[in-house]
Amino acid sequence: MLFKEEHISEETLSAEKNIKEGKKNTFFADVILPVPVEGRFTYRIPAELSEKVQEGARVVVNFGKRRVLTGIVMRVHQEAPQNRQAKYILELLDEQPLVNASQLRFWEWIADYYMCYLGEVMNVALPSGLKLSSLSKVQFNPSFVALQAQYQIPLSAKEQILIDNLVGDNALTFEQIANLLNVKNVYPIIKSLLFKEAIIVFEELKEKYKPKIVKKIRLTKHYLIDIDKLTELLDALALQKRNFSKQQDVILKYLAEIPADAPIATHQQGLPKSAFVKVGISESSLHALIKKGVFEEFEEIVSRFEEYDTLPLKSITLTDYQQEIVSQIEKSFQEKQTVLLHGITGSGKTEMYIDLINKTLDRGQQVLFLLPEIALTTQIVSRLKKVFGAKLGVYHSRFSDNERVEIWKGVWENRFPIVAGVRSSIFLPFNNLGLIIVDEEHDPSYKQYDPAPRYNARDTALILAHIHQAKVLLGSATPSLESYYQAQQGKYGFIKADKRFGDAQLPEIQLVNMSIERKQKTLKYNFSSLMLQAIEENVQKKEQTILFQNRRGFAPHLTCQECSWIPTCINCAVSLTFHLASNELRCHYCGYRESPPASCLNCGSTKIKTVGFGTEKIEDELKLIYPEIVVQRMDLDTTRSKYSYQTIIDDFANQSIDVLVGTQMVTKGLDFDHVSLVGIFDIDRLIHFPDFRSHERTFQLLTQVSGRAGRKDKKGIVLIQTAKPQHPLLQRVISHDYEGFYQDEIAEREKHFYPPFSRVINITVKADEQSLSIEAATELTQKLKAVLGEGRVLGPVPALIEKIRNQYLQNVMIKLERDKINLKAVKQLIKEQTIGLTSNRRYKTLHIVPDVDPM
DNA sequence: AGCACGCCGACT
DNA sequence: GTCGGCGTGCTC
Repeated sequence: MLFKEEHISEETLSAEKNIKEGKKNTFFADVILPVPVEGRFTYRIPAELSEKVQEGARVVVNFGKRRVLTGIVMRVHQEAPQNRQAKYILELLDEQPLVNASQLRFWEWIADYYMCYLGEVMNVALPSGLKLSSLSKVQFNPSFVALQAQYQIPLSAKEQILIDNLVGDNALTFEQIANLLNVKNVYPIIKSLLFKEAIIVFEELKEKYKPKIVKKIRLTKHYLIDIDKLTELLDALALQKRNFSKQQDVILKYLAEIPADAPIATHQQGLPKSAFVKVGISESSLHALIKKGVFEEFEEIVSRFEEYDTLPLKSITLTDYQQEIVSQIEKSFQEKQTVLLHGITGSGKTEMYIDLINKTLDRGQQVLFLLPEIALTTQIVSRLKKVFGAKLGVYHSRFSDNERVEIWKGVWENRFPIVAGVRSSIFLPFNNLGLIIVDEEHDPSYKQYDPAPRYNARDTALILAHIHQAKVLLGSATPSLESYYQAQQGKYGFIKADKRFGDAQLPEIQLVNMSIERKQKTLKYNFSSLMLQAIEENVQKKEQTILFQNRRGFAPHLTCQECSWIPTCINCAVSLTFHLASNELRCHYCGYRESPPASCLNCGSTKIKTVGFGTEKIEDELKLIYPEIVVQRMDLDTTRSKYSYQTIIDDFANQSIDVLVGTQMVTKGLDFDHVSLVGIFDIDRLIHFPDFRSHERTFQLLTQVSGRAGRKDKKGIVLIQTAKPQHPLLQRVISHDYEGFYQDEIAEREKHFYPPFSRVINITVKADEQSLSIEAATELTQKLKAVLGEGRVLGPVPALIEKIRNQYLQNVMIKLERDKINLKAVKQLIKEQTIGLTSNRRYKTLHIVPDVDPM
């Protein structure tokens, strides 16, 4: 059992009543299981558990013949399922619910809105440490020896090998057996041996979560009541020569940590064994004293997050301006559930958030602070830590399962009234949320793309807040078109903070005309002369530079100069990216790798060159041009290990790096005091990306990166290399004109009936063969047009990457009016049509994946 | 999604 | 003849 909170549901009460009245009732539980199957599954509650099973508790059940799964009880009732026998619940894992009633409502809403199964929601919502893993294991059947002697049952060679390996209580998992026998499918062998009664199959359940345990030692009672005895012992040890000096060391170390005159309570807390081992004392000398009855060993469950608890807390002071903004937000909250804060970079949004968080906590309510994935490892969290200390729980994908379970527990017990987390932290067991902050609300990482549920944490936060009657603050320097539109329509409150903290100036953004530089041949590799000059001057001034190129690797393609052949991925319809450091070609979609070819595989020519450039090439070229400059790259490839990201950031912050070259990673949540130049490459590709949001993305990205330049008194400079400096979007960027950009873009969206004017549902048809995917998608489109109306259905079109992991993808887009449309009914129609399609024999095997509000 | 069952080809 | 391929159907 994980949690102690008292919770008695009505069902439990009525069960107790029934028992008192001597009624015999059979109870059933509707259980959510982590499987992509429609509906809930009804299990019978064994009599001995009938009082204990509560809604929201985890149970272990059999599902199908083999499988053992962890499920969540949704409802307890007495309605026996009609046309089938309910299986029994095997085990109850929580005496108190793990998931509360508002969470279950929330899960149902998500499954409904995003067109997925409840089990899929359960899968993302629960940290996997809370799910049991079931392992089928195989054991030798001892009575087989007698059977074998009597009937001489024949065994195949493989069966014999397996039996030989099982003797002597050696249970094996199915996977181990597969490896041992070198077969893919172990079931036939298992089945045959089961039939011959040679083996027994059993399920081993494992609770994955393990509390962190520290082994400690403390004085035994004998010494505790009279600590002077310890000094006596020390003297006695001193008299005896031989090896007792080691034991003296132990006692001395103990007294150094906990002086003899320390309070008894301190002595009782003891010392971790590791404290002794650290100073070179061996375990054996410790054990000698344990044997003597001086110390005793004990274990203590500790938090994995203890380290922060001891830091002194800081408080913050708002400037008058920030104070003013905060009161505007509060005033707006009186009328609106949701408020959009358009705060330019450097306006001190974090301080304002902190103030609002404090006020919510003072009211005894919880706060959820959502951040995009990468921003979470950065300064903003350490600032929050300094203010909120042990009250702050951080929920991040780099955390281990065990750590996530501890956050979950902490939220449940309200030890963490404030949580800063990534999108999946909306699933933590809050019971009294007062405020949700969605920072950088425009960030696409709030949307989960794969697997289902394809939810958007920003949008679902509004639902979560509604359930808790809480407020939502959306914050961004570059709000999404959707949110800004809602604010304009008066659906959201709207506050603008356009003064930078300490009156710091906005950076000066300049466009570098690459067409001209190319004509005049003033380019050096991918660097314009202006860019190089700026970098050089900046380094001389001992200032730092960030270079942004939104593409990792060295070059996005290789190509043969003779025949234009391009190496492509064997599983996906993309070219392979060349990585110099590892000297290999890699697919960024499926992870496939191969060595770069020495010669063209098409014509045999050895004239192979790279096309395009990524962060690795920028880094490489810059080092060639200026060998004395310290350049560091920050992208997915250099930040794979747990701490590498932090290391790079620390190195940059303490100025041991001059130039940081990176992808999106350098644009988010980073604040450095000495960056006065930002250089941006290859932006034209982004502007012309075939997606209706490409302009919005580009504007947001450029504004975000630019915000990294200049602090306080220093005005920063941003250089953007482009072949089209006259592009209206870039003009809006250089004049820091979000309003203007919004007006341009919203007009486009209205003209083409894109969100926020319409609602989009994208349907991807996946098949193993191209022709099949096209055929099925075409048929689906026709069916949908018939029920939804011609104009609302577009496509099918091949996905941007037509083949990924050997699956061919076709997209059908559905555009719906915002009002006067029954969304539920539309989704029902879509479901019916997809079911109708897959009932056709030809299309049985293909996958049809709906994505509501795609990004 | 798993996993079982069942019906086909290519091997000891 | 059997092993093991994957198409089909079901899971309370």
